[in-house]
Amino acid sequence: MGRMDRRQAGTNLAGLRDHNTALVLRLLRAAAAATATGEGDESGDAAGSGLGTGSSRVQLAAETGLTPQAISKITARLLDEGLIVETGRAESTGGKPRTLLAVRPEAAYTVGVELDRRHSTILLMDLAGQRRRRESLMFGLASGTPERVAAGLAERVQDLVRTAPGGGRVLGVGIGCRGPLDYETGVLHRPAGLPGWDGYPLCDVITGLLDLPTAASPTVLLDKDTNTAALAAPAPGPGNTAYLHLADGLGAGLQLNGAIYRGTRTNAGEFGHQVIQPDGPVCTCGSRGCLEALCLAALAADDPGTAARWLGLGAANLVRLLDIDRILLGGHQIFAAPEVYLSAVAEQIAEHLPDPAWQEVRVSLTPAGADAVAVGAARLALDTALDAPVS
Amino acid sequence: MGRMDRRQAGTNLAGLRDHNTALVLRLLRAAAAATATGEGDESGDAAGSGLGTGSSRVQLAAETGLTPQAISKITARLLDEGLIVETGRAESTGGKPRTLLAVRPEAAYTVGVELDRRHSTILLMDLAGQRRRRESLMFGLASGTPERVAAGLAERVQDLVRTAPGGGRVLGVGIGCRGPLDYETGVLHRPAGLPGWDGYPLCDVITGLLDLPTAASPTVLLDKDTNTAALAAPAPGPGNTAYLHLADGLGAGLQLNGAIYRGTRTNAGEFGHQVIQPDGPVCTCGSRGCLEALCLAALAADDPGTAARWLGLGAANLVRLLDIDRILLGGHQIFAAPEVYLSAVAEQIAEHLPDPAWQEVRVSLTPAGADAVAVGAARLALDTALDAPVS
DNA sequence: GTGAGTTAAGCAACACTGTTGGCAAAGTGC
DNA sequence: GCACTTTGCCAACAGTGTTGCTTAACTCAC
Repeated sequence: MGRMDRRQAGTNLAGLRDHNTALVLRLLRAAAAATATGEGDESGDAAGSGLGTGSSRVQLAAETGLTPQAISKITARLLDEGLIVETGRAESTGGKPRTLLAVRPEAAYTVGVELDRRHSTILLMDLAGQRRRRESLMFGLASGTPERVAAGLAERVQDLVRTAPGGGRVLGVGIGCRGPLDYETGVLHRPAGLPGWDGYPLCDVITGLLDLPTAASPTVLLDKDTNTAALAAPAPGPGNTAYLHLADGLGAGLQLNGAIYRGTRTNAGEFGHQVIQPDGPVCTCGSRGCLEALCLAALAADDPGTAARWLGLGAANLVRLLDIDRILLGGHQIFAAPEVYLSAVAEQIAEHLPDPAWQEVRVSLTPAGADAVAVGAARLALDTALDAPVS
Repeated sequence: MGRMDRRQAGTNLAGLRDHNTALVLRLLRAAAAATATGEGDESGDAAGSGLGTGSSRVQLAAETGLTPQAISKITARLLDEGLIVETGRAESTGGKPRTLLAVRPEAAYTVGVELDRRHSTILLMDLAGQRRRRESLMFGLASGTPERVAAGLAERVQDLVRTAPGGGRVLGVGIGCRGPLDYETGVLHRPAGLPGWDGYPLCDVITGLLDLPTAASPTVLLDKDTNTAALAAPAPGPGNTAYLHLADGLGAGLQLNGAIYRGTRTNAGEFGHQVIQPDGPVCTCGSRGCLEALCLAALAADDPGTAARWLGLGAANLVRLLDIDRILLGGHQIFAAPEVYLSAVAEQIAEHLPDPAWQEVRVSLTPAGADAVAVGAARLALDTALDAPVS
């Protein structure tokens, strides 16, 4: 979509081209991600004569609704820029065999960052969406002044970028962090309740500190950790996903109609602060009986079963309100006892929906595991940078 | 946006033109709606020499980002088709005065229907979004077999269309109805728990029964009553709105990022069935302590104050989860004691948000009053029909 | 009054998009 | 070996918004 639907904007020929180009690239990236995770799409029958895997031009034409000739022009541009390559041929279907196209993973990279209190994660992702390198950083939001933390982070990003194989461009950096913060401006408010960060323009600062060899200024994006984590699992088609994160707190990332839903002030997803027992225990936020308070109280009493049931009840409320069809679980409390949470959430949903068979909900752990926030942050940067053309 | 972002579709020149044309028309329609409600936009200084109100070409160019010349071409097409007219001139700003353009209200109409149990409402809306005619129908979902109800409804639509002044085209019909139902296919499931309607393809049937004089087949749309009601109040700019409806039940219509959010199975908005007191009274849905059950119990005990506080608590949960900035209230229980609900909702939100000053939420009654469902249904049809070109 | 300056809107030529029609390449199948 | 199918590109084309220039219409200073 790109600039196509930003506000109420008219479009011209350049926008039209960018839209279609981004669309083709997105399809090829999705295919690469699918084959990497071993899912394999309809073109999986290509394992015959050709060596590579990928999508053919005709297939792209069918998927986009564009004419084969338009696809040829678009892919010719992408081949010229080096973003995609011809990887082989598919088996013939009665005529000339299809030439397979695939993304060239080394053509572009993004960096994903999970910026937590005292411990952060940073990783490099290639154009195909694969992790290339990963590091743990022993500092975070609470390790020093914003200036020092930002400088340290920029340095590590710089170092990581230098290791990128193939000399590909670095398109951007995504940073997942606790809220509240402002996604539009890249300004933090009081992440994790730390007042020292209030108003700190992290994105602008990082952009200024980065000195990348690759021409155009990279996209630096800041988003809530739960939002980036929701992006870590590529959506298998249309639908609506909620990522529920239970760690020191309880939050959610909502992927509605294919896009992260952030609300008016990037503050959507405060799933843990829905009051669910008006006379319940006092929460850190001041209210009584927040879902988060109930879960944490149960965990403090070493009773993950009860915490899981509360989480499940909250999930059921969420499904009824938003008609979600896919729930992902993450956060270290979840990973400590995955089965407990998975079954409790599924049970509660089945119990509270009037027609669970009709309104099916898949519940699973986030496939990205403990790195979900950083992986999703890298993917956010990748998606954002590629919706606009790569110049 | 139109077909621009429908699924993963590529676009061509025709799509580009339609996109921009629809955009211009939308801006002119919004201006008409704003002046009609007495708000008046920036071009309100046009009351001087010229007689009419509207937007100028240069203003449209600025708002769309298109060049003035492109706007001239687009408006020339719209003038040709009769959808817009030149209404006068604005005061000069130092040079040639701007020519004002406005939608021609009689150029097109839609019909909006609220289909309830035993009583329905039907109205005619013009291109400017104004109600032209309104009727109460003394039948509804529970009045007979689906076939008879559909036939009766089609007949009334037909009658109403004949009264449309100016010979404008009828672009479509919108029907607001209780869920569950399927917006995509226009099929009802069990509205208001009536099993006889399960699987009835209301949209297709109405489309077949209608014999409109105006060429192309009209759009017939079916949506949840709470969704159409949420559309009844035109959004004043970007933001996220929740319409809360308290009548025989409690539901919500969510307008997120400018569009109705329906969820995977058109079942989003079951706001009343969030469990908020796990040991509370049994709800009609089978769960205990649903918000709806709590509200209805309070109302049964003739205690609207308590019902309002429950509603407010639910609203606060909603704001925290979705970062809503505008809440509209409607439904006959609300209209019975508006002040009670308005103040209680505002209070509860202020009490449960950590920073109510930063996260401002406007709470008001739906301006469309008791006709909100039908008005929004007509607007849904209008918006849908005009996103695609009017041929 | 009168001429200079400013703003709005249209005409014509233009660059560029995806589309269409035709054709060469590269397979299958009888 | 030949007919057929399918892929993919070249060239011409229709039609979009853009650009450069001209005309219309009004304000303002003198």
